[in-house]
Amino acid sequence: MTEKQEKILEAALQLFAEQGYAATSTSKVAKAAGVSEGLIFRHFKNKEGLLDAIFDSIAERTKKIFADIVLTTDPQEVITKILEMPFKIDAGEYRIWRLTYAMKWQIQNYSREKIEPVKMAAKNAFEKLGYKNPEAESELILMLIDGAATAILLHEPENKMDILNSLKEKYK
Amino acid sequence: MTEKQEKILEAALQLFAEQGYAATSTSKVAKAAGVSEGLIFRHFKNKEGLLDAIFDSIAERTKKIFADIVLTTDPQEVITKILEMPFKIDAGEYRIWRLTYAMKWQIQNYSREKIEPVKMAAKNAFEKLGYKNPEAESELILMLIDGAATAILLHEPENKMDILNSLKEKYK
DNA sequence: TACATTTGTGAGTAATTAATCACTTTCTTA
DNA sequence: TAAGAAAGTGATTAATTACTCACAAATGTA
Repeated sequence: MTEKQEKILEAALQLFAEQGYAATSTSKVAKAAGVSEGLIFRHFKNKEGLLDAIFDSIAERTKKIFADIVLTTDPQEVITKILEMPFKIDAGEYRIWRLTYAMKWQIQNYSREKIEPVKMAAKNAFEKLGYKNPEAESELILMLIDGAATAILLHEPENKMDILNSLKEKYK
Repeated sequence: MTEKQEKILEAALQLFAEQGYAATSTSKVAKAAGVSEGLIFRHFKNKEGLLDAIFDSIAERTKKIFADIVLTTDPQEVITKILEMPFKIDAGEYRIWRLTYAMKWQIQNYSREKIEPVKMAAKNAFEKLGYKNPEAESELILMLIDGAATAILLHEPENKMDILNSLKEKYK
């Protein structure tokens, strides 16, 4: 990964996150990165390749977080870890998550399949804890963290920790 | 509202919702609607005017739903009505809501200010019901219905009513 | 009927788009 | 140090973009 490649990715992330993928031209990206437009295509083949490269950069970190949840044995701990996820997003990763959330509405099933193991872990945990409808509960908790992540990414509420506590309260 | 105006709006809604606003050209809209491209600009001034016209068409219905919640006196009923909202979205309105939710990530504070009265109603209700932190609780319930609406719009879960029941369970 | 307004068209516009390509510069490694 | 590979440029491309405008058809209204 050369220095200019990183600059392109950085500029693309910034612009895609703030103006949207379709509304951002490769020429804008090149200008913002301070490189020639041709270089984008040399390194990333086309505009979509640029988007893919951006998403690749968080795939691994996300996998690790998911793996930790899936490998947790204590059911109550599984629920807690799932609930805490959106509240632990690093501020430095806001842009890439905003982009991910925005792209959800364009690319079908983009993030859905990746979170499936987490859903199964939740279902399992709810079963062990004796919840009446573990399937519905697991679907619900995914909705919940999705809504929480959306709120955090769009308008960072000041009372994040109060909200997390109210949330945890509902699961014990 | 002429027949062709309606066809334009219908085609624009369809395309905007499915491919995104920025990725949809006015020429595509015109072709899909079976009219000349010039007519779009005659009626809606520009591309943004077309988007505004689409959103105007749900503004009134949304206002009514919000008004009903705000004017409800029984606090438990307020909570119930808020929770039920996303589950009562008419399937015929999916496209326009998908578009609204997608645009949230492009237009700042778009839907946020409109739902503010609902948040106040929720806060009030939680206060009356003796919740510890009504402010956080009202923020949380908004996250919740946002996450629920997102799930419903993106991948219509089959067990919607089970989920709603699990949800209601957490608020009594 | 006559005339004004609205509705509609289609050919045009300048600007921008994603992508290519011939070319030069820099880096790697034998 | 020679040469091949990789990185980088900038001019160029055909297609598409949002939008305009002169004009024609339809509609209203006296």
